[in-house]
Amino acid sequence: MKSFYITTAIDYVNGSPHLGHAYEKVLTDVIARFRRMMGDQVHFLTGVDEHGQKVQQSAKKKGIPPQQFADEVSAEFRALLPKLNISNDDFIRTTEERHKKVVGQVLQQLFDKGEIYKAEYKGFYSTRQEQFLQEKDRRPDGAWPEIFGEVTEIVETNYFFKLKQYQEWLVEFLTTHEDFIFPKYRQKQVLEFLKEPLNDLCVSRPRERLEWGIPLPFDGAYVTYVWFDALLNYYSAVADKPGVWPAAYHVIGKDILLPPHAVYWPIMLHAAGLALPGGIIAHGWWMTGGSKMSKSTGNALNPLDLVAEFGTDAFRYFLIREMNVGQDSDFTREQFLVRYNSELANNFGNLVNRTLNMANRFHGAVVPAAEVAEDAEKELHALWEKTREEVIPLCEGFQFHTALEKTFFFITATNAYIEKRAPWKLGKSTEAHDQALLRTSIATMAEALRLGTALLTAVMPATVEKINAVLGHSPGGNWRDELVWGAKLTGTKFAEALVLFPRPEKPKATG
RNA sequence: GCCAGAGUAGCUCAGUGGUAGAGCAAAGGACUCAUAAGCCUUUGGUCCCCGGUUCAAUCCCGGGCUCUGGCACCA
Repeated sequence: MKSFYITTAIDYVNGSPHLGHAYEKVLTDVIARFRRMMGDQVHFLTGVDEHGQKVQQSAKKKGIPPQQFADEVSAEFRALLPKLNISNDDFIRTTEERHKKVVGQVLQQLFDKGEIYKAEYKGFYSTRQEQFLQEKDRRPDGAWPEIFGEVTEIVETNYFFKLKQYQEWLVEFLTTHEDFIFPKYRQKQVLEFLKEPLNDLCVSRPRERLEWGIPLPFDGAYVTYVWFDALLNYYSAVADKPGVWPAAYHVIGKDILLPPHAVYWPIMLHAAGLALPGGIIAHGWWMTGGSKMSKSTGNALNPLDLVAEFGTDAFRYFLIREMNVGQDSDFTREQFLVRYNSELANNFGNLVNRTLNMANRFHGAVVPAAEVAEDAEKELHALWEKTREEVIPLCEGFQFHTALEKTFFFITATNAYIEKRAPWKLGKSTEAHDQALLRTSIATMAEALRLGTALLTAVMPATVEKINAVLGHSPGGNWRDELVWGAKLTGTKFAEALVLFPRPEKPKATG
């Protein structure tokens, strides 16, 4: 069985989760569920980043220890997962012993190999903001903005990782691994970036400036800073699990692709003698009215509010259907309602309900066997074969939005098939051929519904489970077998009715 | 400034060197199993602009305009 290890980025616990966090979890979960269905041995990791200056500062502001602050915010992120029906196998916090231990080991190993050295760093430092400033922080006239207060040039001794010497190696690696970064054009962006010389990476902060971090094993006066802490979670979480590393994919937001995931991370792994991941998936952002959704703008659309109002699966469906992985998309309540009403409620939910109803009304709720295959049936069979052959490669290539579109095209065609056969008319006829057609049409619509539903499993797992329950169907362990048009439902007994996606109340005129 | 992506129907987006496509929205129709759902039909487009290559360009090439994103120690 093929091992498939997939991760999300770890979320920084300096703010509450918003739509962007939710999306990344859902996207990764859909990939994880899809790979499980394809038979892979999946290990799915997510977690939180709890160290760093901002956590330390926020904790101080609230007058509580940083660990307590991290505990509180982490709990929020963790609580999000079951609400989104995320099937992660593990959840890592960078303050856990298992993580700190591995970070220490890797740092020590690189230090022993001479990959990390001590040097002086000279720069402009803002005491008020407790940070070094960059040239780009200057105002056009060369002065430092007011918020930095007094700025002085100071010299600080720190530890540096020899990033620069691996630049050529990384270019070579990316050139020979064209599919390392998805979408592809991002890989070009990285290679473009690598045309400029790299600097070595500062990996430490003196303890008097930053207490809240993992101490350097070879110098207790320092803690390691950001990337050697955060990025290594992917490895530290599975370091003691043989056969899991390397990761198949890291799913991240496009904002942390360059340079951390596309430059620091491959070089860190290479220098430490660890295998590189199969790839990096950089997804886009949810926008609202043309601006990025963030803490400040995103509060109007709390993902959990939509989950509470419309259900987890409708929310997951929208995120996956609307977003082309890698690109940005707009999120508005109006768009959500359009997809919810027209696709989930009218097209799909209604098909479930009417199928159950017709089986009940015209055949005692028991699914008959199909008896004839005329053009109407043959066309639907052919469309199914086509749909299945298209959807699987699309999912393998992370084109889930198109996969859902194709799936819904098949569901629409099933609705059209029903109209063509009109069982409610056949039911009034006593002719033998009409009766055979009636039984065939019920069997056909039931089988089509079962198959279309099976294609939605990764995106709407709970809904699929509910539908299978009312169809009296227990899917076998092999998903590919479930996708074969056959007679799996013949003889099963349907439940009476099921309204999956109730239409929302009309908004009140006063708003 | 440099690099990358994008510009196609009212909206969101597919797409191919040879008569422009889907979904939603809009209009009409026949039906009634169903969540006033579904189905059928129709309306709707200088394919950003200007040149070039070609028998033929929305697609290829050049130039321009507009929008978006990236440009390192910031999590």
